[in-house]
This record gives sequence, C-alpha cells and structure tokens, in this order.
Amino acid sequence: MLKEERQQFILNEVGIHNRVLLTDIADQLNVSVDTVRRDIKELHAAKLLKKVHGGAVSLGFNNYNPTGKKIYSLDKKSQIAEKALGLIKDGQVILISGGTTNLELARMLPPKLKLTCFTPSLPIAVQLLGKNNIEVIFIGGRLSKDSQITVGGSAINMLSEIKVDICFLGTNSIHPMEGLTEFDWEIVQMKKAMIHSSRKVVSPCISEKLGSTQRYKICGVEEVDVLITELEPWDVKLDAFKNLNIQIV
Amino acid sequence: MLKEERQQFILNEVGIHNRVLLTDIADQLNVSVDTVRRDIKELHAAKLLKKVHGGAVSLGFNNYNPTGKKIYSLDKKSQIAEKALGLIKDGQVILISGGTTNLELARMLPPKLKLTCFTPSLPIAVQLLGKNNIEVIFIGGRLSKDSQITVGGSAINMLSEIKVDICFLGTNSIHPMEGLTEFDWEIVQMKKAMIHSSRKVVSPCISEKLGSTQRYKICGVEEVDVLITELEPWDVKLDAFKNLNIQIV
DNA sequence: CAAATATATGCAAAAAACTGCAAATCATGC
DNA sequence: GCATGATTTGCAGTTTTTTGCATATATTTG
Repeated sequence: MLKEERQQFILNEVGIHNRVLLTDIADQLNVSVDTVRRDIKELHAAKLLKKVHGGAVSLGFNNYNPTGKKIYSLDKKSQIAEKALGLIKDGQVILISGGTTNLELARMLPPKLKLTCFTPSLPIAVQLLGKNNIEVIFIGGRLSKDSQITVGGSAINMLSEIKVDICFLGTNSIHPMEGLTEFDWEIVQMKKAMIHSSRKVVSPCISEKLGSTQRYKICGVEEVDVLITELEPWDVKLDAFKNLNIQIV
Repeated sequence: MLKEERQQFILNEVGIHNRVLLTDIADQLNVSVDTVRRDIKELHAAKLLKKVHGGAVSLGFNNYNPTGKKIYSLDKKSQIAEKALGLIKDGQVILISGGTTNLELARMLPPKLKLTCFTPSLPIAVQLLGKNNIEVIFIGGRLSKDSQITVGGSAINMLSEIKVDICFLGTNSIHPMEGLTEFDWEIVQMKKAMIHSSRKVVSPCISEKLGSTQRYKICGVEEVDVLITELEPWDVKLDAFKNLNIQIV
C-alpha cells in the first residue's frame, strides 16, 4: 500500500465523517498507529486536515469546534442525535441544517423510516441520499466552503417557499437571555429563514455551547421549541433554560 | 518490448486504477524495477503522472468520489475531460450537468483556475467544493437517487434564472438525425433547461454512445455547439456528425 | 492526583531510490 | 557487412525513506 493511498483514505474518511480516530484508521488499514500519526502530521502540515489529540478533524468544520480539541464530543453528538431521532415520526417532512451533530443525526436515521428531508448541507445530503426511503430535497444556492452549506438569496428564497414539520437547527451558541447567536452573517440569514419555514424548531446543542454567545443574533430562545443536549435532564447547566417554555430533552 | 509500449501501459494502468506499484508493473512486464523506475521518472517529468515512493499515482489523485460508484471506461472519460478543459477560460461562468465524464472534468479542473460553477450534481458539487478558486452554486431541488442530480420544478426554476458561458451537458445518447435523447423524463426536462440557460453547449460523449437513441428527446443536434469524444478527429465514427455545424474535438 | 491514553523520540530493519557501470541493442554511415 | 556512437537495460553498492517498536514524556479524564 502506497503512502499516498493511506493519506487519501484518511482524507476521505475525514471528508465523510468530519473526524477520524487514529486507532480506527490504523485498524482499518492494518498499519501501526505511528504510521497513521505520521501521515496525519504530514496532512496537517499540508493543511489538508487538522490534527487533534487522538485523531484528526476536517478543516471546514472547525466552526463547530472553536476549541478544536474535543473530538471525543462525537459520543456526545451521537447521544444528542439519538435523542433527536425520538422526535421524528414516520412520514414527516423535516429540515436539517448543517453541522456535525446533524450529520450524526442524518447518519443514524433508520433505513426503514420514510421521510422527506430538506437540507442545505452538502455532507448531509450525501448521507441522506444513501437512504432509500428518504426523499431528499436540496436547498440550492452558493456553497460556503467553510460550513459546506448553501447560503445567499437563492437559498433563502427556496426556504421561503416551504413549510416543514420539524427543523433540526444546528446550534453554535445558545444563551438563556441572548438567544441563538452565530458569527457568520450569511448563516444567520439562513437559520432565520429555516426557523420561519418550520412549525417546530429543535435545537441540538452539546453542553459546551450552552450559555455562550457569538457576534450576530439569530433569534430569541422563545423561538426554539425543543432543546436537546447530551446532559441528564436534572443537570445544573440546564437550570437557566428551565423556565423559558422550552422542552428540554 | 518497446519503451513506448511500456510507458503507455503504465499510463493506462494509472488511468484505470489511479495508482500503480513499481513492483507490480515490473512483474507484469517482465522488466527490472529500475527500468520501470526510469519510465515513471520520465512520465513524471512529462507531467503525465505523479511519481511517489513505491510507484506512481494519477495527477488528479487527491480527489474522491464520495458516492463510491465505479466509473467505467475511465481512461476514455479522462481523455474527453482533458479535451473539455481546453474550452474553459479563467473567470468564466460554467454549468456542469451530472454524469461520470463530467465528474472527471470537475476532478481535473486545475486548482489555480478561477471559475463560477453551477451544478445540479451532488458528487460534482462535492468535488468542486475542494477547489479554493471555484465558487460553487448548487442548483437545488429533489435529488434523484440514481442519477444523483437534482430534478423537478424547483431546480428548473432556478436554472431559468441564470445564463452561463458554457454548459457541459453529460450526454447519454447522441444521434446525427435524432439529436440528444434520454430515458429519464425528469432528466430530459433538466437538460432542456440547462441548454436554455447557456450561451454555448458542449457535449462530452464517449464513442460508444455515438449514434444511439433513447426514449425521450432533449433537443436536436443543432443545439449542440461542441461535441467532444475520445476519438481522433478523422475517425469514421464521427463522419455522420461532420456536416451538422458542430465543432468536433 | 493518578490511571489511562496519546504523543514524541531514537533506533533498527526493510524497502525503495539513486549512482555508476558494463553488456546488449539499435540506428546510422561508410 | 561492419564499425561507430547513442540509447537502453540490468546489476551491484550506497544512500535515503519508510515503518514499527521501545522508551520517555505529555495530555486527558475521572
């Protein structure tokens, strides 16, 4: 096996899952972890991915990981995604925004579930396309390289023409008083449009992001119907959100 | 065995598999690894492949087909794609339909080329997103599972709002009298809309499809400005297309 | 803080690349 | 037909790269 092939494989994995574990790769390719470590080191130097403790993450998605150090939060994201699955009923029409938590959700959708899914996220569309019982409708528009979702007037226009049962709104920052915030203006516009197109807004959010704020405001907390975190319902970090007419899962 | 033959063989292998091992080639051709090494060195100098430790990889190797479908007659398609590259000028606005030949084209777009690309194809969008100098605009709509392009009214609507310099129209069947045909009605509608949105229509088409017809008609041959095949210009298979006011590449 | 896990470093074996050289092959001119 | 020179090919020795392992250090997590 050529070094190039290995590195390509790693990049592919990162491209698909947005994260890889050193040990996973070493296992799949039957090479030592040292070798994979060295490969990732090179790819990192070549700025093709980001090396982190335990593995690597995709460059485009460090938006969702401002610290860039917690790739193990995947477990948390899976937990959140699993809870989110419980909100979906067969035959519904849903809207999935970008972000790694939502990508996990898309991955975990059971094959037998019949759905119509709207999404502006390229990786999520790829994921959903693999599921035979899901009708995928892609929100067109200009693709943002960082977030890998479509943005801009055309996308917002298309969103304005739909009304879905549930929207899973990837959440960068949520604060009990300040509401949902983002640092990218274009994504703010997209998320506003998504909220407007949905009867029910679900906000999957890992606990690190609870209480944080960013530059631009999307909406107040009252616009969110359901907040999903990986925490147990009685966790103190959730106290601030408990009297805001939000369902907490 | 002539040096020329060997090098052709190597290029062919690289074209098909995207990578070759030095030892494999030496073994298959019954020559020493040194000879193969020298060949690869020359081909590398001629920029026909990339020499790496242990073998060689194709030039567009650092790319990935996320949907994982196998592409047949890749070598021919690469040749077509390479010819198609010659039609694109820096700064243009282009529209790329679906199909594996066009995916090859997307793969081979040089990183330094500045372009605005519209596409309804998911794999092509993924491919283009990796190129920093290309602005990608995705034609939204319902994603068709088998063709992996968006179809339907919404997509056609979005197409109706644009006008691009060149459209690379993946071609299933082309016949000198019957024109371009397709077997999927929805794709026919998409292609019609694409032609309508383009100042120049380029039809990349491998020779097997020349002269064949399908169920539904997209347009007459006169709508196509350029026909690209892998054949040499004087090939008899092209004779039937020579008096139709089409540029043949 | 301590256990578990991940990283960095030095090292040695294996694989591959480079170098120089000689034999074989081929084209060319006489 | 044959000598000449250029090119090609394979071989042996040396150098470089890659890879896995062992050990020491650093980081994460409960």
